[in-house]
Amino acid sequence: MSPGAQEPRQASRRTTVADLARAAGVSRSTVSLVLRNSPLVKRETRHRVEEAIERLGYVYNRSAANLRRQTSDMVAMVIHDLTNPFFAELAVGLEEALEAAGYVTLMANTGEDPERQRRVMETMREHGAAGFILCPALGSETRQIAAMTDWNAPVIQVMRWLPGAGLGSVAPDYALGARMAVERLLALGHRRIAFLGGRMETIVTTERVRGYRAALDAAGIAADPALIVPAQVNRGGGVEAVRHVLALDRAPTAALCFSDVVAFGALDALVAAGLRVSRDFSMIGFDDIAGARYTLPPLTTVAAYPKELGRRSAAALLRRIADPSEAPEDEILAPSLVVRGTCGPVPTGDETR
Amino acid sequence: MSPGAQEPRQASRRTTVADLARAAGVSRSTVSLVLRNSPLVKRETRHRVEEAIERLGYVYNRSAANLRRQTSDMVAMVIHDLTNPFFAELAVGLEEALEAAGYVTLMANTGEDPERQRRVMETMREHGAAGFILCPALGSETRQIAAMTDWNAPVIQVMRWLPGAGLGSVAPDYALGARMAVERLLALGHRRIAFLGGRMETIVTTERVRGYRAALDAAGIAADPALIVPAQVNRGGGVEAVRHVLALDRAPTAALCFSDVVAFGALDALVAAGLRVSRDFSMIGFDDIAGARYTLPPLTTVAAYPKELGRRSAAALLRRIADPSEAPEDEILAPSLVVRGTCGPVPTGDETR
DNA sequence: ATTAGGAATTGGATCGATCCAAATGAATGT
DNA sequence: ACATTCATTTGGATCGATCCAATTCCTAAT
Repeated sequence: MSPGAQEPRQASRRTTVADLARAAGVSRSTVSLVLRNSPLVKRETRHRVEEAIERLGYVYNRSAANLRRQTSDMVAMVIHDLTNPFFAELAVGLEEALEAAGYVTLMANTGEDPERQRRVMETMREHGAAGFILCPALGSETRQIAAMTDWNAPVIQVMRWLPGAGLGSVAPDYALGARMAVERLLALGHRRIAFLGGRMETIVTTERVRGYRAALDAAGIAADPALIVPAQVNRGGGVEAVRHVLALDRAPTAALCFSDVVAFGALDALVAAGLRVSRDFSMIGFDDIAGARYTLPPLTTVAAYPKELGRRSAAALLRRIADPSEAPEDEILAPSLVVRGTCGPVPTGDETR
Repeated sequence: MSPGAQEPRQASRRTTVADLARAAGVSRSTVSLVLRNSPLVKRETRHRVEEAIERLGYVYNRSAANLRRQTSDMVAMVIHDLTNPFFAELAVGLEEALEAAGYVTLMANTGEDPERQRRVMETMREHGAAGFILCPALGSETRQIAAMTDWNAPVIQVMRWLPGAGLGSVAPDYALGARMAVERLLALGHRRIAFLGGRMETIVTTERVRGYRAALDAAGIAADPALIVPAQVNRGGGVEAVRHVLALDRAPTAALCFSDVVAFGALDALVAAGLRVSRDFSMIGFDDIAGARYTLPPLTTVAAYPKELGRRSAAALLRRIADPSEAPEDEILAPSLVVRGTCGPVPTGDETR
């Protein structure tokens, strides 16, 4: 408020329970009971108060109520990259579930910056967030995140997690998803199968690679380290990774990509190299984001159901808020393989090369 | 807190300024001054208090402070579809700018549901949001949104706006963007140019169509209503719209799409129809989302800079919060045409058909 | 008419931090 | 020694709603 400025509308302070009490001819306590829908108030008194609320244009002050009641109806959602369509879906599912439960969502995007992450979480703590949904930024220190256990507010990690932080988590079974995908490729006769994209310093990548390896092991195939090609988690990374493996002495005939977005780039690069997807080279993505069904041919991929993940993590958090004595759990969701058009039998003459 | 549950850690209440005061041997007032970095406190006293803060693990209570100071450091962001990559970018730019200014972001996704929108905005009001960033859901009632003018908190509409709501807005100049795109197509010799996708009940569509028409008008070409083909704002809509116009007696040779996502589908449909993009048919998108540079060929499109829009709307809102007497403004950002590979000269023999 | 018992209502203290006017302390000048 | 000035510090009231124990109001029973 600048000193000279005139408030055009209402110079007066906001309407409070005291004003309502005066207007309805009851005490503040009674007004408060009405606001909280207590059955103790007589029907007629309730009506008088409600009429006053309407007439004075009263707005309930949740902060004041929360202060007195020593509660909070705010949940913090700290995500490292909301522009990733997968996380956007997750955020929407999360917010929806929280809203339905009567909570509001404090949101922050950290952009993979641990320092910013620390700062926003601290701020949200000062705001009295009842709980935290965290998708930790790369390079988060386990010690620092683990310290949140005595913040007196539960924390659920989604998608990514810090091993040994002692907090709960909700995530898809990455290893299982990767394994399912590779098994499908094996069943089609492929023997030289690449893993494209991802960063080995993230647990999401190592888990997917673990599943990839497990499937090969089970089939009695030795994983060729040259076929595991980390790359940026975007379209460009897919392009590069495909170029790289196609230049190999013994090029693969199929690939599991770290994510759908990587697969998009990988498909582009295959086409650019003159290969026919599914006939000459099989490809499987991961995530099943909205665009996956629109590639040419439509992308076979591992669905991870981001919206459902959001809902589950909300549910897990609310459980912990309701009963803080409950021990943190790691919830692991089974993914499923969505078969579309990017996989075919191994090209003839290729099985043996 | 369930009745039987034992608090394992600290059964005691949280640390307050009073505790700090006792521990540091000063008054609550002095502690408060330290917390707010007042220059009034003697260096040595400040150190004593800071030491107590550290030792007792004190956490500042922003809600209590805001209550007393009659201020708020929360801003509400109400968006109709966060899973749209364009809005996700916008949200990130917004949150980033708000965080930098010391605000936290209350987020809600309405999923195009005006009733949910009304509900969440009411809740955020009760939380004392200092201002609102609103991307109104389809079917929002102007009257209801306009009523927010006496909520005592500024509102900025982004991307979409309700004409005559009397609130501020920040949006790209859709008409100009469309006009620029069509002018480019005209310069390449195209005369039959379609507008594909969008919903005529949204202002975003009508504005883009307005620009499309203006460009044709200026070139002395009568807009053919048959070439304006509304369709769903997703990939499928693009597919349908292209199929529709290709079946026309006198098919167009070029098209401006409502959005990049629609253009993605449109490109798919062109390829499926055996047409070569740019040689046989020219295509321009709108938005310049991340995927636009990765189509084959890369999509020529109108860039609307969502992140910048987010930043600008944050700035506009903060200005209004700082000085509520300032009149609401409509900020219109100039878009720019990003020329990539989907446009070429009109196919020979086609100029005259 | 009186009273027990439940229904309905209430005043004052409280949550945690800040405001404000007033008090204290230290340092300077005469 | 005393007044004056400036630098620090402080107690009590306050923001808006809720808790709690206590009170008042009813109604039905004796």
